[in-house]
Amino acid sequence: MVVSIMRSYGVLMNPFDKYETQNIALKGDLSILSVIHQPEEFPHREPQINTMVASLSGLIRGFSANNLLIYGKTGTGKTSVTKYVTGMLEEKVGDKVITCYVNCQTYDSPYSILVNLSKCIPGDSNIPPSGWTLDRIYDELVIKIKGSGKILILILDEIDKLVEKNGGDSLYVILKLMGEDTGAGGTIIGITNDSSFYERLDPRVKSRMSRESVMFSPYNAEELKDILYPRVTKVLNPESYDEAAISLCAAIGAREHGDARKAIDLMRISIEMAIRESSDKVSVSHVYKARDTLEIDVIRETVKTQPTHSKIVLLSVILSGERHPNSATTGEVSSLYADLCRDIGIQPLTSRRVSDYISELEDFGMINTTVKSLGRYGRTRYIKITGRENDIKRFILEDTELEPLKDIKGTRQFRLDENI
DNA sequence: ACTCCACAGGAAAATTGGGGTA
DNA sequence: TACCCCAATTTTCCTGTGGAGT
Repeated sequence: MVVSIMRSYGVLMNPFDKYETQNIALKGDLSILSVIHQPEEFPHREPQINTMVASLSGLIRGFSANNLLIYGKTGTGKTSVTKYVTGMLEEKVGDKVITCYVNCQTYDSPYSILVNLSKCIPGDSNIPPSGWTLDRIYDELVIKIKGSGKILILILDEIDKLVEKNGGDSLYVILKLMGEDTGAGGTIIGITNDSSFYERLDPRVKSRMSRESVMFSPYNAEELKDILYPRVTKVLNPESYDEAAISLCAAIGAREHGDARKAIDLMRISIEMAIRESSDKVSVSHVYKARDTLEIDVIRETVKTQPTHSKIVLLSVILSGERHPNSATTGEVSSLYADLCRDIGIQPLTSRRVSDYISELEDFGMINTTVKSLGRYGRTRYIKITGRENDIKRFILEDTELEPLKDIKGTRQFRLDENI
């Protein structure tokens, strides 16, 4: 790089010059390339938008609309498009419509959803975060909704989480509230990435949830490029990026089940990377580096948000793996976990719970497990960390509660050994 | 063919903790 | 303050199971 500058100017330069001359000039705010950014256009999503608009069109004439189910993998634009469509509807009909967006991963009990719903409706909202009976909140809400005289649209993002949790009871309560028989009325837009969601519903819930659905198919690499280009050109001048970098972001996003979010994040981090390195343009190598940091960020976030016990279980998996590569079993992890808990003076959970934590960690993609039968020696899960164990360990030990464990090694003698 | 290990994982009971009411 | 209600979490109890050893 420096060599090329020397060539072009024909002089030896001050080493600081490169920081002065080569920064990529940002045309626009980099947040255009972030998840928070709500775009005004949705390439390759016209059919979905049209279906949704048609489905909700009754509302502009004052009729109620059917409930709507939206399917699609992460990063296929479900949430953005839904917010866009409801936003447009609000623009059209003014404050006759209230939209309430609830992410069911965060708010997964009927209680918390109802509380959120209540907050969306204008008027006093003095429902405490817990304590009231569901019936009481329910009645209060019905009165509130009726009183407001508005049409309610409830967007339930990751609606499948409601069903997993308690067999659809939460969903039933909400459907009942939004149903016409209470007089409250309203439309529910459910968003899910689980294509079998509808099939798994309880019959009484099924009957209330109409079958009207919109599919968001994964983006392919070409489509992702069409999504990236308008955003990138708002941020960068043409001379500040390699076309190949965009193609690579699109390709990686496409490989990750057509994930636009991933592609966009990747592009943003690549740009940040290039700026930090004071390169003159964003290139493929920045994208590769960005992919790496992105991966680590995801891991850090996942680890950080785990409850303490889950972190200790994860640490036990890593330490077991260090002792016996490829052969950490549930039993081994459990007793190691119990030891670690005692080391730092907290009451260990039962192995049944640890077993559940192991399953949860697998869902998070932190570990892989395979059930194996060893005949006479029982049946157990073999547990393996999916990779980057050193990073994971580091993130686990960032928890101040677990600091006393920072020097622990897999080779340490554990009480487990005494029983063998 | 039968036993029996070391769990998996479902169901139900028990505990915990926020909040209300008398 | 004592006690009740409720939801969420955890424990307890349980049945099921693939295959090495006998």
